[in-house]
Amino acid sequence: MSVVDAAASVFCREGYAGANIDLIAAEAGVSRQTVYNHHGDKEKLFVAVVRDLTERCNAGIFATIASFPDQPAELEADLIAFAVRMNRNCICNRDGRFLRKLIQAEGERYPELFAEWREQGPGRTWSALAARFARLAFAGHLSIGDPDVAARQFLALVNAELQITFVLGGMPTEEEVLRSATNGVRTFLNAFGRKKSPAGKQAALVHA
Amino acid sequence: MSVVDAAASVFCREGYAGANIDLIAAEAGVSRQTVYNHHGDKEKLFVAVVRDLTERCNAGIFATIASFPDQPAELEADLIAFAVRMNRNCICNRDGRFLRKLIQAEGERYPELFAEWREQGPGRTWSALAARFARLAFAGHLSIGDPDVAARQFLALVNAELQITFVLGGMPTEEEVLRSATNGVRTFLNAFGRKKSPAGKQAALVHA
DNA sequence: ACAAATTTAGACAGCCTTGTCCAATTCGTC
DNA sequence: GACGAATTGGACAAGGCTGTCTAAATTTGT
Repeated sequence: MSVVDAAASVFCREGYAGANIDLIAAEAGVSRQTVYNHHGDKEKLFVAVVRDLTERCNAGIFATIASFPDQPAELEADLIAFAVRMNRNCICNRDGRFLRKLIQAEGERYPELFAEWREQGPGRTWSALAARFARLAFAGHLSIGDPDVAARQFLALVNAELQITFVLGGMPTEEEVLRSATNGVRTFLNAFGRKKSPAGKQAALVHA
Repeated sequence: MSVVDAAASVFCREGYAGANIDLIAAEAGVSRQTVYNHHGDKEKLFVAVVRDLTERCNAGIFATIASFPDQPAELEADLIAFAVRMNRNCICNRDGRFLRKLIQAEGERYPELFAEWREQGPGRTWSALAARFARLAFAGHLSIGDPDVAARQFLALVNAELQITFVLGGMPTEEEVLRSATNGVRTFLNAFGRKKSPAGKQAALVHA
């Protein structure tokens, strides 16, 4: 494990103040001196960790958004699959959980560092996702008032059942991710979908 | 300011390891010795803080759920008002933000302490809220598959636009809370509401 | 195989924090 | 006003952590 990876792990587990360099060095399998040689001091190391996580998370998010279903064969199934990818590869994975925790714990202490993340991460994520939803609406697959609102609500819905796991820093199972995505997408389509068969208006939700 | 209140503030701002007793004592306007006299040591003080916050938050949440609109005159307006109360009095206020931050930062280090919170807080909250939604559905005001899923999705939707503020520990303005609640409730009712006038199927969302 | 660069272990000073002790002072109550 | 309880400020030891330094060992490039 690289030094930054070990540092990310320890900073997340112990908090900035509680993390000590000896532990990071041990976890990385190097000597303490090497940590100082590479990164100068604790604060610089922390900044390097956050930049690394931010970069990897953003890359993952945009790669996933690129797989958004523009010409959906099965809209519901495609959106569920997209939501699962988003959660699996961006929100619930190691980098996503670590970055979220570091932002929440230390965000107020490093405003400029996390402002940078906020602009390049969530800001652009929501825009990009909103554009995809607008395209679906334009093509007649959805009936959306404000694409930005729809994008935020989509993310909120497909994560609705995972919040309690996130708040404790846990990793939801594959099954929980799928269930939350399925229930979320069905509600999303009930609200924004073009009703194809007015008869089956309320599909039964996956059992909770 | 009482010692526990000052301690809550400092623990949240600096993290458990970064909080020092001198600062807490200064912020509370007492001497360090008094802090030790009252609470024994740092860990006991931390536990007292979390218990205090948990108790107050739960009380606020259940008081707010008691104001859920069972016989709604105007379903949309009543649900929006309820969502605003929930956010104002439970999620966004001082206690709510502090408790959330402490759980996220230190939850893994005190499993038993926060398991207690989880059972008595979110667990009971969701049950109680689901029961209220089930009652609305039974009375014919909503068309709901699984009340538990609906309750979680309701909370997710009315908070959808506040996530970014929460993640940075900020306090959303009254206007942001209202807008998020309005957009969330409208989408919720589009998905779960009994369509009264099939013509006006899509109410325009508040501008984002 | 050799030279340069990197890594390592350990010691070290300086600083901060926790928790205790104690004498002096203030406060609440009768 | 007087007495007991609580609070205060300060000193203190013990321990932990950061960041530096050095000499030896190891790796790397050629």
